[in-house]
Amino acid sequence: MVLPAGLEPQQGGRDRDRRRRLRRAHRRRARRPRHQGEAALRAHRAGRGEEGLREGTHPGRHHRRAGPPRRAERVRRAPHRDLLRRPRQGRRGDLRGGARHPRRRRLRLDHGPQLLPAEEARGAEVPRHGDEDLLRGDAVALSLHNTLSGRIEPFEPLEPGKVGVYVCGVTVYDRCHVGHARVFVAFDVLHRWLRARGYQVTFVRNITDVDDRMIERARAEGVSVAALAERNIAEFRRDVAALGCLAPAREPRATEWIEAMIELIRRLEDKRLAYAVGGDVYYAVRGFPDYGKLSKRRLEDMIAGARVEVDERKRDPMDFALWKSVSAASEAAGEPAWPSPWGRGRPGWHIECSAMSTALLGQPFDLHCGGEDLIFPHHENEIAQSEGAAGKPFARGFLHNSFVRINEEKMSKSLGNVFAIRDIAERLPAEALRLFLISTHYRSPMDFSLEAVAESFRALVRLYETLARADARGARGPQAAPAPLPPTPRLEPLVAALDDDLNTARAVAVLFDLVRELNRALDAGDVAAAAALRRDVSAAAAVLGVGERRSEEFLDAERRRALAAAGLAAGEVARCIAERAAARSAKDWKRADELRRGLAAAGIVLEDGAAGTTWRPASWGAEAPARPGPRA
RNA sequence: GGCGGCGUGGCCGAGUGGUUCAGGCAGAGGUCUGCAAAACCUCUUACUCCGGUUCAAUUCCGGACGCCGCCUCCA
Repeated sequence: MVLPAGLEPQQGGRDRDRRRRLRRAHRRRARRPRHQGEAALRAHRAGRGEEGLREGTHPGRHHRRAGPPRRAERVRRAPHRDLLRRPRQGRRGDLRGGARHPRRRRLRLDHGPQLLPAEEARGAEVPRHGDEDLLRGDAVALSLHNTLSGRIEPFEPLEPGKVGVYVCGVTVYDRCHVGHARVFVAFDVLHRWLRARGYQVTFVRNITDVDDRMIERARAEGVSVAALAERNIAEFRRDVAALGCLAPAREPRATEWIEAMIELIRRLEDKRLAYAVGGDVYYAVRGFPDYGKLSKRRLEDMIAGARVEVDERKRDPMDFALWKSVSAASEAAGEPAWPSPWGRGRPGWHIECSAMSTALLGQPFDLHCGGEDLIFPHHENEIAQSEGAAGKPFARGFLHNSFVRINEEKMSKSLGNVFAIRDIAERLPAEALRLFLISTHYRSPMDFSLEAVAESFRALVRLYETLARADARGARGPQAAPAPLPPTPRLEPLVAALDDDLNTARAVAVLFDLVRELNRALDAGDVAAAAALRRDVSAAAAVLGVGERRSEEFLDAERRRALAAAGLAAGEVARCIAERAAARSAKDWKRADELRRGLAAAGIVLEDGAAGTTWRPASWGAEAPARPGPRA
């Protein structure tokens, strides 16, 4: 990375040296006797009266005391936290290193062949995030982890200022569960961030409305495949909307693109990459030398360890179906079928995404996204199909999110440990689920529990209460995030976090840093500062897709939920508050406290503010809702 | 067997070759308040283990142990 002259992070040379010397001195004093023998260690502990300390504790712990000043002392010396601090990672030179975590594995930006960040390469036509001051010294552009390379790479769209994104959506044979929610939310953050970054985004998320499972389920329920699809699509739409996901530009359904799929299969036949056996058509993986490049497997390894049933009619065990024949009898029994050059049948699963993504976004397009279980075989096969047919790359980058687990086990329908989004949303706002999902990086596995979502809910309440406070003081800000995001120094850490492979966990931390800052300004009565902070909080929250509802509306809804749970009417609470107000003005504290205690017993907490008394549920979401239990 | 990932404080979860510091939740003390609540301030200093590299390792390298995912429909 090349920095404009004069923009290198400045460090006073002499100052730095002094600090280094001090640090070394601290370090020496705090030196841990790492290689001391057991006897020496015991003697050391005995000398400090620490003989009875925990077994198996690393000796180093006990020597920390001699180390750098404890936090209390340090803070006294430097009481002001610096919100504008530049994340360490963004500093020049610090991009090196860190290969232990794959998330940190990145292209070295600070030397070697010059890799211009995409925006710099594009020049000024694309809105920058801010002036030189805002982003100086940082990795200027968005970087994303690409499964193809296995690395974090600077993102550069094929066409300046425009991005095409395709997300493998859902098969609508059942309601969506929390695992699906993670996909929706993870790539909705991508969608929002690309927009905030000033890109014109074409976001496509498909719906698979025909496949084996749908046929099975429809038969089991005694409904048509189409009816099953309609019902679950409606549910799906409710769920994604509740999760605060932006609407995609296109939402293609497999059944509406059969022609394109047939056309693609014909082209594969022409290239001898597909062969028909009876009414079925298979893809010949041996004909595609790059097969395995995404999942990084060799054909030989796969076959050696394969648990696949060998179909006699396949030329190679790894060949997969492009088109499946449907018999007249099955069709009569309700199995969907379309005419094709190979007879009546339906498309295989992988072909639909190849056909729809390239039809809507072109080939190649920018980003292809989905859950990590789609790496193989789904996305591998899509590559084989699209690249085999067109002889050019399929997609530039592949993004995959990690799983949601329950008790450290994958949440999946085959394991029967699935929580439907709707089950959660009936007990807590779906927005709390969203905050929960983005509080972990999208490529780390996360453990799901209702308690954890309830915890996120309390954090969400903190956000909304702060916004409500600000609004009440006339520091109201815009609800939606403007795109591109305005250049505000305070948002710089947020930009850095999201630019770093969508590090939402860090971004959430920045959001709550700002929340605290805003509360501080409100406490101090600094309306001007509060108004500015309110805007930043809104912008940060909106980029993450939380805090976008009107704060009072959100809090009212939760109050109503609490009242319903307690079996109280709003009028009763209001009457109590009025009676207590009278008692208070008469300085009848005994009566006032009595009334407060009465409401507290019902789970209602009163808050006496400057503008009168308000109430809130005693513990926003503190009681974890009853477990809905795994769905069968 | 092949490929990939993970192990951080009471819990969740970022991050890092030395620096003042993630953040949330929970708990404790304080400020404020008639009493509270909320908010703010402070505290509860952690990186699985064993080696190596280094002046310095939770961070880099090697190994061990434990856990998870994909290779079969799966987000």
